[in-house]
Amino acid sequence: MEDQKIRNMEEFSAVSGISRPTVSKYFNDPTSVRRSTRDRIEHALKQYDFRPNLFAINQNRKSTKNIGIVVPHIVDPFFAEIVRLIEQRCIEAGYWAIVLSSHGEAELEANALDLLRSMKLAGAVIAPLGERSDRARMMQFASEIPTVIFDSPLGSGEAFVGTDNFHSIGLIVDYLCRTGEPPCFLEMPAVNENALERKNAYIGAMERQGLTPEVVPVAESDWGFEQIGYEQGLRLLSRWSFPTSTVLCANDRIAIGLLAAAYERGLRIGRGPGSAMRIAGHDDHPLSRFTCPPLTTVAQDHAAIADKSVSALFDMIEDGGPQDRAPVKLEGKLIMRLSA
Amino acid sequence: MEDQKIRNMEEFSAVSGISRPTVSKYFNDPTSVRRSTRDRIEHALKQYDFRPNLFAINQNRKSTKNIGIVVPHIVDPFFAEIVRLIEQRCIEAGYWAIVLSSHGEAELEANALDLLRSMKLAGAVIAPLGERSDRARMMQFASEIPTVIFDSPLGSGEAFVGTDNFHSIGLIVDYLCRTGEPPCFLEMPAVNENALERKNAYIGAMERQGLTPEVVPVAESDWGFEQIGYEQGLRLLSRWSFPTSTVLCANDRIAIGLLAAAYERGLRIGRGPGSAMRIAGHDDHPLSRFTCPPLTTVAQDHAAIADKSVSALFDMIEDGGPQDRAPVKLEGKLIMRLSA
DNA sequence: AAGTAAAATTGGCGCGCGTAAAAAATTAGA
DNA sequence: TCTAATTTTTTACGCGCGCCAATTTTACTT
Repeated sequence: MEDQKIRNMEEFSAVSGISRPTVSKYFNDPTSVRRSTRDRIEHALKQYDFRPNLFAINQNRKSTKNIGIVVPHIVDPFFAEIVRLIEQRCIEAGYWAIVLSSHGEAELEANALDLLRSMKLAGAVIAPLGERSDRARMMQFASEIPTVIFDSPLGSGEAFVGTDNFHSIGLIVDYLCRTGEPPCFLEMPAVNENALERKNAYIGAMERQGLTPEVVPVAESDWGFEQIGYEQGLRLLSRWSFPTSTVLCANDRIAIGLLAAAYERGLRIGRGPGSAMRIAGHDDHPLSRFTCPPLTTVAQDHAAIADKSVSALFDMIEDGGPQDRAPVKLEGKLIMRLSA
Repeated sequence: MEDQKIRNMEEFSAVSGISRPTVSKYFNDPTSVRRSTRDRIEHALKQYDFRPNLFAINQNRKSTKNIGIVVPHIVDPFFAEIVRLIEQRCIEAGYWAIVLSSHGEAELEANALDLLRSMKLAGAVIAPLGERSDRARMMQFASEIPTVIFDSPLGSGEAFVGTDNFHSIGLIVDYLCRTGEPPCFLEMPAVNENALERKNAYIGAMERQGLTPEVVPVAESDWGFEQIGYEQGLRLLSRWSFPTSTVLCANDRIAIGLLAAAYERGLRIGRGPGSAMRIAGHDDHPLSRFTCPPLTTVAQDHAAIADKSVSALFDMIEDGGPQDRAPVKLEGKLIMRLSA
């Protein structure tokens, strides 16, 4: 490694003995140059370790290689995992992913969109904040830049990838009815479309079986799901006012909170004979197999969501711009553990 | 909102009636222009919603406003939370944060460093992967760009912010000894300096009390901590070979796994009279208050880590480049819950 | 050996904006 | 009202690289 600093591609092309346009060509696609020149460049690269300036690259490219990713909460393991997978797919395809989190705030989401708009993106993958999202703004964004929405749909017409709540909730409702007392439904705050859809899916599934649905409503509207499940649990358990002893939670994080409350009240959870109640969730949160007892839930197929989102996006990019696509609804998988 | 598209600052300056250099000045600092011209610009901004191209900005600026953040695992809630806080501080200070995760792989960490090097960063905040990190490369990086290391130290001499493991482990060892049987120590995989330091801190704290330390070793070397704690727990509990009935885990994620194993074995955990064992952790993981029972642990002060890291970084940036600084070691806080 | 296709070079424009210097305009102070 | 200080405009260069057209070199055919 020489100590001489290479300041730009010009200088690098000088020391490598290859012309600048060819060097540029190499960095865009190493296989696009002849083997011998590629070797010479890579040999020089070992001596001088030069990297093209990212900003200059992206300023000039016709089609940039940047994918924007926006999620409501990067702190939520579900989104963290999906982002990780999407990022991976993008990198494999030679793209660079810019990850932005709304941190639950509509203003930050809007900022994120503005920021991305100023970056000449090749495309974007977005999980909307939900109710509080600036829908019009997001639709506008999606009309300018190839965009795939995931997790929670925006409205209709946009490219969407997500879990089929009617299917997945149906799965677990059926399972719970088959194996014991029919479940009541502890809903999640109405932060997005999923919240509403899962509730409706529950109601539909119960009615299909000729049973009366029992929804336990929540008043909160924030993303502190564990806390909400916990408080709700304590409140209801203190005077046992759950409609039934089987509780289906709208997601695993709610269920984790409820489990904590039940534990605190000394209730035995599970499907065994000596148990006081059954608790089930939805999502297959990374920690749901380590709860006490391990949580019965429906797994969202993280990898599939990431795969389908990215491939849908690449399709759009190749077809040259935004366009309508049929929504992709993935089927969840029942994960039977001990809590229900 | 007019439908006319503004393609660049030139066009925007035309429609706003302000010269381009002044508009440029405005975007760098809105307060740097006269009130009346600021109003005119902002008025035009409402009609045409133009944003300067991010790449062009950063290509030309003398000192860019970009901060790089690199963490071993964005999926780990601890890092996710810290990243969120650091990001927030940066944005408040008018900087933009680029977040990159190594996803546990040394190669990705090296890639991340290379990427950041090509971005003329103002500075970087990095939590190293640990043992597997390319130390030399990272030191090299830190010598070129103002860099603060957090969570796990690299070597010595670098600007570092982290928890004082000797203090925090001391706190909880003392507490556990004071309130019951002295703890054994379920170590974490030796992925970084923290792992070693916490073990040594435990040994030191025990010896200070004239007690013999009992370390339960782990063979694994990956980041799947819950799984490791769980498997280790099952293995040891199946023939009760924990040295004592009080187990201090090197971190909360290990403890969460151990709690799951103990639950599976039907053991009652807690400090109450009818309990079979006590389990404690370290970090105050976001879910540790929702475990069964809630986990006694030592809280790392997330906000303080973020604050100190960012302010140390800004100091370095203002002082013009990398330089040696005394490491900042923060004191943890004992969080007494029910598990120990 | 000549002929042809592929690859590399030369030379040069342009991206969108930062920034500097000098000139012009505006404001504030006396 | 005049001068000085502040702000804005004009003009122009440069950042580092993508990309293009024309030309020259290289590699492969027959």
